[in-house]
Amino acid sequence: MKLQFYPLDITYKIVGDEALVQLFGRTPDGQKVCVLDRSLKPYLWVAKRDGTGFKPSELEGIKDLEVEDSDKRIKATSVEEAGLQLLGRELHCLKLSAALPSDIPLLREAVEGIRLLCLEADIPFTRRYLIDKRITPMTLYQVEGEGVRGNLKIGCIEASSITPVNSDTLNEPDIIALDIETYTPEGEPVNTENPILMIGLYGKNIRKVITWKRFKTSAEFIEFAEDEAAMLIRLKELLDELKPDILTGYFSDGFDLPYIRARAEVLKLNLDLGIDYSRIILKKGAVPAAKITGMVHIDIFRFIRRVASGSLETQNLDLSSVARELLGEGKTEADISQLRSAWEQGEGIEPFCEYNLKDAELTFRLCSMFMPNITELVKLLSLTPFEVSRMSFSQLVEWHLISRAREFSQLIPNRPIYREVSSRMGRTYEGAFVFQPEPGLYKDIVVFDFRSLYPSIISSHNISPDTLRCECCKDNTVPENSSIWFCRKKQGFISAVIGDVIERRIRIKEIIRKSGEKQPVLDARQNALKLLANATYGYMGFFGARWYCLECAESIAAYGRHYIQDVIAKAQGNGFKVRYSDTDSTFISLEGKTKEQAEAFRKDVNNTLPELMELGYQGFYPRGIFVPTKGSSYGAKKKYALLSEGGSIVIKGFETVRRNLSGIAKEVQEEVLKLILRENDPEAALRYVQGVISKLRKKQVPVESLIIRTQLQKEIENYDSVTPHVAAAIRMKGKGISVRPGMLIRYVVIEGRDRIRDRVLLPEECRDNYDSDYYINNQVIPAVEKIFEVMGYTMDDIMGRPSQSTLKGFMEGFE
DNA sequence: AACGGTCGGGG
DNA sequence: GTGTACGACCGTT
Repeated sequence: MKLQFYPLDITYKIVGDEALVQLFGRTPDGQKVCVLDRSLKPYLWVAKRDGTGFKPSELEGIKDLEVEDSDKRIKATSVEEAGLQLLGRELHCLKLSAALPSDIPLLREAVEGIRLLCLEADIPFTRRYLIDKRITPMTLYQVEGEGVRGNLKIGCIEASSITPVNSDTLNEPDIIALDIETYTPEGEPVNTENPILMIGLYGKNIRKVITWKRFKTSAEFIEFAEDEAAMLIRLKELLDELKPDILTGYFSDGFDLPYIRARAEVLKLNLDLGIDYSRIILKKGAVPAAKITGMVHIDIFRFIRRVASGSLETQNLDLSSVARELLGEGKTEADISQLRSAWEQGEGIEPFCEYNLKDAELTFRLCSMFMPNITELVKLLSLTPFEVSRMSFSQLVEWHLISRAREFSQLIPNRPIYREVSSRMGRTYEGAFVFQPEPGLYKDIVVFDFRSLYPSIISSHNISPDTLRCECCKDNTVPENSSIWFCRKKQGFISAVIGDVIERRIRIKEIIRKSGEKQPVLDARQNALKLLANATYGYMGFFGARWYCLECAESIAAYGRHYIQDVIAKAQGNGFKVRYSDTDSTFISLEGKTKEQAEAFRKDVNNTLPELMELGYQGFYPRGIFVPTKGSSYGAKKKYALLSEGGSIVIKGFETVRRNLSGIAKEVQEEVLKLILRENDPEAALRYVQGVISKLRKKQVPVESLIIRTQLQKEIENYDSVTPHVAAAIRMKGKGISVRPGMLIRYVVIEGRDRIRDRVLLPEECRDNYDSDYYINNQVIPAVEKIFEVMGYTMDDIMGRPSQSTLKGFMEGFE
């Protein structure tokens, strides 16, 4: 028989004396299928330490190598010769195949026991299968084979061939999000004792909350079960019936799925959610993960934290904060700590059902939002969405390299041993160049930046562990270091792969640009490529990397400094004034020259650069301000504000986003920057601040603007000193509000002569007895002091005190 | 400052 | 499962 399917997940099991791979997937019309394949045999590579070929006697010795394992003897089932490269060295290799994946670590031990190099013995079998067989999950394959009984919930076919159909991708997988609420006593819920009270499910075809305390309701999304056990059985029925491609949750690796599994055990339920009738599998190790065979479980929190958190504003990655930022919508207002008493009283449960469903909905929407990115990474790495969605940047880069290694005849280097990791951790090198700005207000600033600086350097200069210190190009040394050089003749592995990534990304961006409209799938694709390209530099300097190469990382940074400093020198030589520069960007003020002249300068620079490198135009800013650092007159690095041509203010490094600054301080800082940059009116800014100070004194500022937010890091009892936010937490507890670590504590400082901690009130307790002087001196003034210093104003000027110095003629010179 | 330990997310 | 994290932030010395 024949069929077409998109593989989604993979496992293997031992049948007789061989490994049987099970590929789980779905057909284009949504039927679930399992495809069996027994054609891949586990293997590893052996080489002599000097890389030379094996003599006949040595070959015999390896063929006869046997390992005793409890009751059986293990030996290689076949031996083949091949020539491969390891980090630039040619090695004559032997491929030793074995019957079972678990034989491989044993063979490795034996091989290393006779002092031979052993490679690729630590590649998990299912990953090896996907990469070696070139089976890319989520893309379409044609299978030919025989229908067999597989003891599964779905049909099964033993494949004689699996061939790609085209590049058709499963772009809209069927996703269901799951969220549970538990009975939570003081502290944390304990899964052996506290029951699950409700389960929310949200997908295209399901919006449901199952719970087991009956109450009167007209809400159609609520379904009642007899008890907790019946609720879990109902969950299984629904998942069996709906068979989603993807099951998602928020921190479901660490909470929801382990909890469901534990409850099923306590209740002695056979909760066989897996397509092979297996239960939820908890993967042990440093990072626990929960797997349901045949159903792709994605803990979207983990993907967001590892891959997207860097580009998020919010520091907190709880569902509410992330959803608010990405979806513009927070959780349903409900104090979940009150669920327990509502449950006990059997009253007021419905709002918690709504809350539960909302959480599932937000999780569903987040997963849907990131699915294109996950899919693109799946296609680039040729691994399953389950695995890709749980990988850190360094793992993504590494598995991308692994998936392309054989194409370049490269052996995969072994993971570093502990001793090696320790020694790597101690090695540092010089990073990027940051130009110390002169504090001041400047006009007509043009910002240029290198497009993908580090990736383009890696590609242009052929920086790769296998091109380092070749015999042929000793003169091709890197900037500032005559002991490091890279080959000009032989293409390096990593530099080739990254060059490919850059070129593919350029092509995709070109297609998007030409289409003139939004292309979400192509955009996810170029984003995935950008992520891999940008993470490669960090990967080579990362102590745990297989392709670790500190000289590479060091050289990339050195070339980066070289190129940016070259731009700075040329700009100065051309009569521009360089105001600031950081890593890959340069801020120059026109100094009477025109934008066209700046553009001509940029073109000149580009004519001198290697092909893939490009100095881009980032923007023009009519005004910009650089402030001094605390306690010195030097300009602060990475802290400035710019006025864009459109009139918006771009703020970098200022406190406006810090949450432990009150709203009034943030507001004042932003407004002052606006008045100075947009209105070009520092005196108005001064008057504005003086007005706010006066309002604070007259208690005309609403309490809402005075709230200071600090996160409670641990249990109250565990703090040795009572800081203001701890004092506030104690007050909350005293009022019966449950307080737990991680909560954002909100408080206001009131008048008095005591220590601050004794003058803390909760926002709702405070009317107008707040401490004006505290807010003036500790919040508002520090937020704007440095900005005014640039304008030539002193503290006295801000406070409206008779002053020794006035405006220093700064503005006259500026205009 | 250097070091070592814990935490994150969930309820 | 042919393997497994990691960086930020805390408190202590």
